[in-house]
Amino acid sequence: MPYRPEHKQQTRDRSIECARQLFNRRGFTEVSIDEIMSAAGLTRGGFYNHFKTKEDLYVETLEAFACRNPTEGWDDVTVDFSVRGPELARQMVNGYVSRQHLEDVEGHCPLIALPSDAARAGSTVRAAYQKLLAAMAEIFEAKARPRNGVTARQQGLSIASTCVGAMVLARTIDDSTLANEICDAARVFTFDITGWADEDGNSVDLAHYS
Amino acid sequence: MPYRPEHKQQTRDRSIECARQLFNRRGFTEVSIDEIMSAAGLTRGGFYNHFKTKEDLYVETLEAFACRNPTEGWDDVTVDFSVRGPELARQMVNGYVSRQHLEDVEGHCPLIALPSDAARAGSTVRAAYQKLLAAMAEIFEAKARPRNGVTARQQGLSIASTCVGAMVLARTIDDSTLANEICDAARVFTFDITGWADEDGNSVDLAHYS
DNA sequence: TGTACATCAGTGAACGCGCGTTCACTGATGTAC
DNA sequence: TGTACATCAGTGAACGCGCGTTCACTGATGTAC
Repeated sequence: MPYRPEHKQQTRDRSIECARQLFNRRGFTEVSIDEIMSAAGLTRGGFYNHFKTKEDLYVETLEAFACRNPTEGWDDVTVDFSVRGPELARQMVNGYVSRQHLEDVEGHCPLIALPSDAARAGSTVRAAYQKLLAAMAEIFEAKARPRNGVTARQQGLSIASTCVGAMVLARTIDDSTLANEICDAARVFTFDITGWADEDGNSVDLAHYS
Repeated sequence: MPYRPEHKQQTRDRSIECARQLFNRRGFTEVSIDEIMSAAGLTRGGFYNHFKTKEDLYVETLEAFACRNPTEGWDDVTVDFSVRGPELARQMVNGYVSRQHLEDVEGHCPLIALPSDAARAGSTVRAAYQKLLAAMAEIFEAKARPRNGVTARQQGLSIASTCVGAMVLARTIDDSTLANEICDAARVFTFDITGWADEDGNSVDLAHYS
């Protein structure tokens, strides 16, 4: 048994992480296997020791992301899953629709990083994408209160749509003033509807995001 | 002067329309110039009589779309721009976040069809993308009433985010039940907040979308 | 009305290039003795 | 402890392919006479 068993796993994990960052920045088709393996400190040929195809690697990057703390790296505030009440959902929105997340292109959530690529990829990719969305919507749903016939689930799904939509739009346009305005609007809008910001007696502190 | 002056223009318009549909369905990189020209009834070589590069053609498809009736083809209801009050905005949401729009992949609004491609394209593409978003948000803004410190503009931008986000998510996942649930939720959610559905005495008629 | 002609939209072979994938190999490693 | 060896992660040349783009050409068209 040459090499430690964990050696191959480490190489594999490193390739996945490099691929995720490169895909996020430049898109699935535009990044070559050469570039991914170089970034991981290897050469082209080794790729097929670890992955069946390029698309297989893409699925791995989605699944690797889904296993991380959902707001890790996007905000100074670390999401504390032990918090009860709407605080978790509030932190999620603040972290997700934040300037830090917007600027951290390599760290973007896959829901906003590659929606076109995912939509046209195979069913494995789309299944991983759906899993991630479901996890996000459930966090919101759990903290939403039904109102005027709009169920908690409908609110959870809609808030996920608002967050994803705001980030997709903000990342695409050049005008950073408008991009920030979109993010700010989405947070204020969401917090006003849900009342999440008021729960601890504070309103949304926009100073953090200006 | 061989050929009528409008002859070249017609060929050009036909190429743009074919390209738009193909890009929507399969993405910018994945569609070849060969395919576009074949779809338009021409051959490869003629492309450069009309467009400077492939990306130049993509800009044209965005601009061509922006000139159309924004909900044409997405709903049985044609948007009537002479309507006053929130009816225009309500029709926009109903048309945009509808099953017809979701299923009409080739007719998808570019904001949801190619967000990843647009984000990584040149500044001309992104400018056309922003123009389209601004037009959409302004329709919503004009019909929104400020509430609890959330300005009409913030509501306009957020509702655009919700509509775009819901469609981006719905089109990507395989599970059509969940996709429809996302669309339904986004409409109910938006109408509840804005009161647009109640303005004429009717609540949202979900029967049309089930 | 009929014909010769100039124009230029459209053709299709060819080019260069980079990609995903394959494969015979190399050499660093942990193990057996 | 030291050495020979089997393993397999990693190498890099090579392959086939399809793409965007170029270019010398062709032939359908409207016009001039």
